[in-house]
This record gives sequence, structure tokens and C-alpha cells, in this order.
Amino acid sequence: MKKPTLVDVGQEAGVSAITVSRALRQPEKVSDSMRAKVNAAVKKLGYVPDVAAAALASKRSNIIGMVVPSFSNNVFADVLAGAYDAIEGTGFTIQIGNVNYSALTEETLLPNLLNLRPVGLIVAGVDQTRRSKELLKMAACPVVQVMDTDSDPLDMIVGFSHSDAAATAVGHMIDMGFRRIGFLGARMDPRSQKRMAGYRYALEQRGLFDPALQVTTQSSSSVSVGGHLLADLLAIAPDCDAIFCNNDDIAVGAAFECQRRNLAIPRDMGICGFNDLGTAAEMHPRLSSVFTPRFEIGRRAVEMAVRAINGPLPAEDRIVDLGVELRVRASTNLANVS
Amino acid sequence: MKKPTLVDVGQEAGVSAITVSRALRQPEKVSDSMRAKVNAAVKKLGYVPDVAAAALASKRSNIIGMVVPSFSNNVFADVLAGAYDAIEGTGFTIQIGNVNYSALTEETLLPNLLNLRPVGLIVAGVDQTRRSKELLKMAACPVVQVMDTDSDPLDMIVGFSHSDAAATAVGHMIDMGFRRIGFLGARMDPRSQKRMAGYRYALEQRGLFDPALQVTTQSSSSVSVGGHLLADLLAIAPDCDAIFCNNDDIAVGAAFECQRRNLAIPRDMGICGFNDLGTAAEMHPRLSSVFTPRFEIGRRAVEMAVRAINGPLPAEDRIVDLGVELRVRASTNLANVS
DNA sequence: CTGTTAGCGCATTCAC
DNA sequence: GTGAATGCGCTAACAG
Repeated sequence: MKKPTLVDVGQEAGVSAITVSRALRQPEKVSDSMRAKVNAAVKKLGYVPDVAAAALASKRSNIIGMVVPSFSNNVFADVLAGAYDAIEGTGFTIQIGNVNYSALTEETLLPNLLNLRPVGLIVAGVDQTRRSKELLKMAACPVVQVMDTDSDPLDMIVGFSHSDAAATAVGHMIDMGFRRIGFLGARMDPRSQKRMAGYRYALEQRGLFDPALQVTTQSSSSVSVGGHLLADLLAIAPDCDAIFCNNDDIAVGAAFECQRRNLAIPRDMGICGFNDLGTAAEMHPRLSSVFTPRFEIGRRAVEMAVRAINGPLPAEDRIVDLGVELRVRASTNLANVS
Repeated sequence: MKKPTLVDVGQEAGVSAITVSRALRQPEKVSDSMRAKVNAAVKKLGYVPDVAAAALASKRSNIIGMVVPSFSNNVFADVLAGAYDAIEGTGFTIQIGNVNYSALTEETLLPNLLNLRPVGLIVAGVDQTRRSKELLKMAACPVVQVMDTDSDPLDMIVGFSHSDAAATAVGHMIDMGFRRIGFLGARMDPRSQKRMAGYRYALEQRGLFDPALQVTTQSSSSVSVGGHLLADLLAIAPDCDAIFCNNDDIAVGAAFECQRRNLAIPRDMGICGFNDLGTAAEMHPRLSSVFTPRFEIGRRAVEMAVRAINGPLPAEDRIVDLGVELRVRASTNLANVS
């Protein structure tokens, strides 16, 4: 009553073990009658291949490794959800490594992941350490970088340009009539830095950039921090008339702070968030935000990795820019205020 | 220049392969001098054990399987974060399965997970299908159920009582003077059902239960849904003076809806959420909520699984009730209003 | 405390 | 299109 092996299935079907193996992995290389017999035997015995033995014999696992900076950040939770959605039915398995936003942790995690002989690797961002990049380049498997298309990929990449997205949002705010637009940011990981760069670029184009209006902290992002950040900004620059926030949590926290201070949104303070995670859109007033295709990024990353397992992708399929969608709502709509 | 094996390390150290294996896995069974030589050779060659070969030979992996209902729900994201935090340095690996809140998906996922020969299993909740429970019982490894202590465990369990938690919160609301307390719930998975039962129990104790005040939907939970749910409740019961919400998203959405309707919180409408995810505490006014120890649940689950790998835990350590913490804020504090 | 022998279950390579 | 032999890298069981 133990687990049936290929040999057991072979005996049941009256063929050799290797034929069973082939019938399962490369059905087209086996005659129809053979395949039918094998399938019947597999079903009858409830045979399930042993992944460890397969990995040992073939020197490759069915694992796609995925390294994420955090679980608690909704952005990566959505990417993960997309990835798990896409992995279904492929026969591959996702192995997650959590690096807590630390490039150094990533460096120690990668060798472990590589030791699993993954057939594909998905990593967040393009800002690995040099050593990490070397490891990824040496990895004998396709590598997909996700979230970020602001740099050239090691191998493949899917995401959007954080700087462009931020520049678009800030450009919109300028168009709406805001002139003293601040930047509120927490954690300030590489992608946040790029968003801040996009913010700066958009303002510089119009001669409106003022470095004093950028308020950031290294502590991790939260609604609560958003409130504090706005308080800090207002202490420095009471004439600030709008804020571009590095993410929605901060935007929401800043909006609450406005309510506490009786600052009317958008009349006294325009607000635009980033990611469009849900809460911002439901506030009163509703907050504008930049929607980012997180779930889709996860999906596509897995798809690209799986495709690339059977040979490298053509150059034009190796870089996928999914773009973003600026969602304008009441919080930046100065026109309707008077 | 290929990966060194145990044999290579053995040659380098002048011992047999098996001694190296032992020195690495059971250092105490090897003499000091031997261990030193082996460790030096391991370091020199950069030896890393092959997990596939180890799993095949020993019939057990280093994998702890974990099945979660969702990534996007912050609650499970925190549990995952805790689990990954605790796994560090144990030498074990977490393999996640996402079942999208579907007991049937869980049933098909479990055999795949079991095929990995996990040394431990962590599953969300106690409401598996009968077939899933059978699989879990047959699994030759410790099983930890998480989140929920409202039923007896299959093996081990860590979490809190959802019904008690809800009853406590609603009891508090009654004490504060609310009398027509509604229930707002989405998704209504088994744990949500238990919270609703606790809500009902608390009200029945005081003769205040009115079934018409329970408004739920099967659609998944979001801030937006919270607003709609409150609108529905108010249409049915305009005299409703407070709401206990199945989670914080709904509470926040309902609070926004109050703002849109110019209902003062808590004077016109008391609000209490569940989980205390952050946003609720920062709103204006701040929302009361029931804090749940999600991260700690993840940590403890891994710890229990790891401990149990070396033999079953004593009965008193197999059930861990971490409790919850009612966090009273302005949204239920009728006393300070008048 | 250390070494020898013998597989774990599968996939690769080569025959037929 | 199918099969036989061989070994992946490691550990269990036993021997010394």
C-alpha cells in the first residue's frame, strides 16, 4: 500500500518503466495504444511522479523561484496572486523567498534558491547587488525581473516605468492648476526613488521644482506615516497646495491629516496616490491615484518564464511594458471646486 | 567546475562521504577533529547539499507546506510574513499553496503538496472538507491549523476564537450604549460565520438581537463593498445606531459612507472593525477594532511544526490560543460625545 | 565514532 | 517506437 512507482505502473500496463515515463512527459513520442494503456494504469494505481527523484535524475526541478521584498505590501501580494494564478496547470511550482526589502538578504537567499535547480527565476526590481546579478546571470535558467522597466533587463523584464508613471501623474496635477506640489515618500526603495525622480522631472520641466517640498523617511510605509509626513511638509512649506504620494497608504494617511486640520481636498490640498489599492478610491472625497497592473505583472512573469524554459524568447518579447493608468478623481480636480 | 558533492568534500577532508553527511546533519555524533576537518573542506569547496538527492534518499524533504486562502487578504499576508520570519535558520523551507478561499481547490492542492513529502503542514482554518481532513490525518507529518481555535484540532492548532472575539467587541458596544447594532459582512468564509455567531450571541444575551440587522454578501470584501453594505442596512433599518463589521475594510468603507451621508461617528453611527489593519486606526474619527495577532500566528505555527518534527508535542502545547485585543477608539466611544 | 553496502525513483544514453 | 543499463547525490542500515 505504498506509493506506486514507474515500475509498478509499467507492470500494470505491461510495458517498461521508461515507456511510462515517456508517455507521461512526451506523449507525442509514444504510440497511441501505448499511451492509452499507460494512462489507464496510471489512473488505476493513482500514480503520482516523485518530484525529488525527477529532479535528481534530470538535474532540474519543476520549481520557479520567486523573490519578493515583502508579503505585507499589497503590491507584491497582488503580484504573487497573479503568479500563482498563472502557474496553475503548467506543472511547475513556485518557491517564494522573502527578502524583506534587503538587497543583502537577497544575496544570501539566491544561492539557496539556485540550489533548488529552478527552471525559472522571478525577481522583484532591477536593483540587485552586483553579486546577486552575477548569480542570476550564471543561473542556468530564464530570469524575469518584475515591476520595473526603468533599466535594461538581465534577461527578461515585465512591469512599467516608475519614473514615467510619476511624471505623468505630476504633470496632470500641474495641468489642473497646482503649483506647489510636494512629494511624500516612505521606505524609499529603488522604485520609490524612481518615482521621486519622475516627480522632480515633471516639475523641473515647468520650472516648479523645489527640493524643500520633498519629504521622505526610511521607515516603512503606512497610513499613519502618511499623516506624519504631511505634517512635516506643512511645517516646512505651509504654502504647499498639493502632494504627490509615493503610494496609496501615504495618500490616505495624508488625506486623514487634512481632515483633522480642516484642509479641504482638493481646494486647500490636492492629493494623488500611487498603485490605486482600493481605499483611496472610496474615500470622501475620492483620491486620484495611478493604477499599476500588479496582478497582470505576476501573471506575465510566470508566462514568460514558462515560455522561456523551452528556449529563449525573441528579443521583442523579452521586455514587456504594461504601463499604468492614471485615475483622476475628486482629489485633484480643482476645476469643479471654484 | 561543477557542484561539489559529498564525495568531493570527503576526499578533500580525507574521510568518507557518509562521515561528511553526518558531520553536517548530526554534528554531535562525530568527533571534534573530524567535524573541524569536514567544515573546513565544506567551506573550501563551497559545498551545498543537494536537496533533491537528500529528499529522495531519506524519503523526506525539508519542506513545510502551507496552504493559505489568499495572498491579497492582508490577514494572510501577515501570517505568511510571520511564518517566513520563523522559518529562517531552521533549514526548512516553506512551500505555499494558494486555494483562493475554495475548499475544493484545497482538496486538489493537498495531494500535490503531500507529494512533496513535507515534514510539516500548516493549513488555514479548521473547516476543511472531509476528504481534505482524511488526507491531513494520513499525512505522515505534523499538521498545524491556524487562525481558528473554535474547533478541536486535527493535530495542533494556533489562533484565537473568532466567536469570542466578536462577542467581546459587540459586548463592548452594548456597554457603550448602542442598542440597534447591525452586522456587516462580506465573503462570509467559515471564520466570518463564526464572528457573526459571536455577534449574535452577545446581542441575544441582552435581548437585543434582530436578524434583520445582519447584512452580508458572498462577494469578496473591500472598502467599496463596506459602503454598499451600510447603504443596504440603512435601507432596511434606518434606526440602526451602530455596526460591527466583519473586517476593517468593511468598517472603513462604511465609515466613508457615513461621511457621505453626514452621519456623525459615533453619535449617529457607532463602528467597530475587525483585525485592526492600520487604516481604521488613522481615520478621522479613529475606528475601534479587534486586533488579531496574525504575524504571531504565522511564527508560532512554524515553531510548532518544527518542534513536532522531532516527535509529537505534549497535549498542552498542541492548542495555542493567542487571544485578541479589543482596541477601543473614538468610533465606539459614545460617552465623549453628547 | 567511522566506513561499507545498497538502494531511493527517475531520466539519460544508447541499443534494438 | 520501445527497452536495458547506468547513475544522479544522498542517506539507512548495518558492520567494524
